[in-house]
Amino acid sequence: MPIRLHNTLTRRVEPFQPLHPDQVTMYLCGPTVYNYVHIGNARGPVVFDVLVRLLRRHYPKVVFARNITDVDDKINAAARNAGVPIAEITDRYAAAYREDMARLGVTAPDIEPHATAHMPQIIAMIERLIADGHAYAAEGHVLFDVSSYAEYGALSGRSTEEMIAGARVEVAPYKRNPADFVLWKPSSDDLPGWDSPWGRGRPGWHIECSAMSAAHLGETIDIHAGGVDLTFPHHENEIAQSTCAHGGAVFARWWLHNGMLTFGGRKMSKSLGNVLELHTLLDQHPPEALRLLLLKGHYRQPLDWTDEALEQSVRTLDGWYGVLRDLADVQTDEVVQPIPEAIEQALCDDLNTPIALAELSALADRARKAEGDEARKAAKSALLGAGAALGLLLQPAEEWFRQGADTVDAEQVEALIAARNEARAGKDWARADAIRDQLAAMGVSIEDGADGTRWSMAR
RNA sequence: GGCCAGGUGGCAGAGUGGUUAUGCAGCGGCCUGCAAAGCCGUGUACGCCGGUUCGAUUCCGACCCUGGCCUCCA
Repeated sequence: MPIRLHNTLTRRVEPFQPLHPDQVTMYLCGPTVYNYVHIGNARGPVVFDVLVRLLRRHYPKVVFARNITDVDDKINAAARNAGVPIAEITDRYAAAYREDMARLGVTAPDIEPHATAHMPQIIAMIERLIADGHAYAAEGHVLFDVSSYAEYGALSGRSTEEMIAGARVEVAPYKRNPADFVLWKPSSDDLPGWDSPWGRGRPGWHIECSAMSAAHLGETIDIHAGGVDLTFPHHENEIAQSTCAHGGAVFARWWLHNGMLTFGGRKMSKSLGNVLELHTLLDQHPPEALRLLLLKGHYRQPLDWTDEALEQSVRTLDGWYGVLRDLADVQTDEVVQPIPEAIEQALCDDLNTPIALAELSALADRARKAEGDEARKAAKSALLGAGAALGLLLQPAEEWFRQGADTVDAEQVEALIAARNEARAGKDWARADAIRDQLAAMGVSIEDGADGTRWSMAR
């Protein structure tokens, strides 16, 4: 089944073909590690994690890189404010990022390049740009000369003229053209810096992705992904730099952009102050519900984050895990379940996760109603396979229902349930209900079934 | 102002020129000591105004509204 993906370069959904038939190279813009990330920052990593899982099923080799930006003025400011060395800030938040992503079920990238580990490549790329007349040094800075690249603006769909006309950028006196952007800038002694032909300094933001992408994935990669807010100027600048530094070779063949997560109707962003930190949400809610919510909308559409939507996601998972709990006695064969056709088809269609989730619901329905060993086994396998494609339903059902159960004494709960069932046997309904209330006060909810009473943590 | 998305039932959110997803919530019933879960049933929604069409939520045009980018940003 061919994979079709929307390419920002053409603004259309196109059949995906990697440059080399057996290998896919993909780069995702990662975080600048100066603080905890918010849930909006997790949308790209989650949806593109689903894409990477899909690609791995279709191609023998997928090389997926997600960088860490560990040189940046915000990092410098954070270190100064905290009175600690820069590396302490970057190490701390890079580690927090990895942990947060893991908790969201995002598989680790094959390569996680750090900007500070690629200074020779960055400097070499800048030198080449200067040598070929695409960049110029001025007052300790090196700037990319936008006028040297005719295609500038092609990705974001804007002309150089209109960018200059509408430029709100502060036009530095050393710029030849207002749209020119910084490749290298000087560092004072108190700032991190590297020796270069232009003096001690540090790279501009855009050049690192170009250099790291080329270093690890080659001059031409298949997919470059990121948030739609990076389209301009970040990705536009990356294209200009990379193309010019590589003699005109295509930089990225597919550009994928995820829509913004909004909160209160506005883009969630630190500058607006309407952020929900990911690590806080992960502590307060089931991580899987966060992941599900991020996949409920199509990745290119905006998605509004609300408490209600989160609550709905929890309930949806309650339903699915409820089915799996009822099928706990069924052993499935494979460790990795095959992916049901309908799910694969939905994901191949430009990563249509809402359709995939609708199919998953249908599979859950079928699994709930399946009768007979073979049918139950097949249905469970299909449901788990569907979940795996989306990075969902990967924990034991009991675990899902017992989240937060470390606050209660399981033995005590069992004892109370036994006492209640004794009361029920004696038709002492008052006592039975009193015990149920007691359990409820502990945060435990119970269900009487044909096979006895089972409990879970109340929502 | 320029460029780009989008406005779908109570909420979330797909999709389609005609048979109208899915989830959550709600309502009625069954089951249950009562609950819960489950089961059965239940909702003709597509911003506004024109146009094209036998027929438009889906195509075209105008309008209104919302959001994103144009500066750091996933």
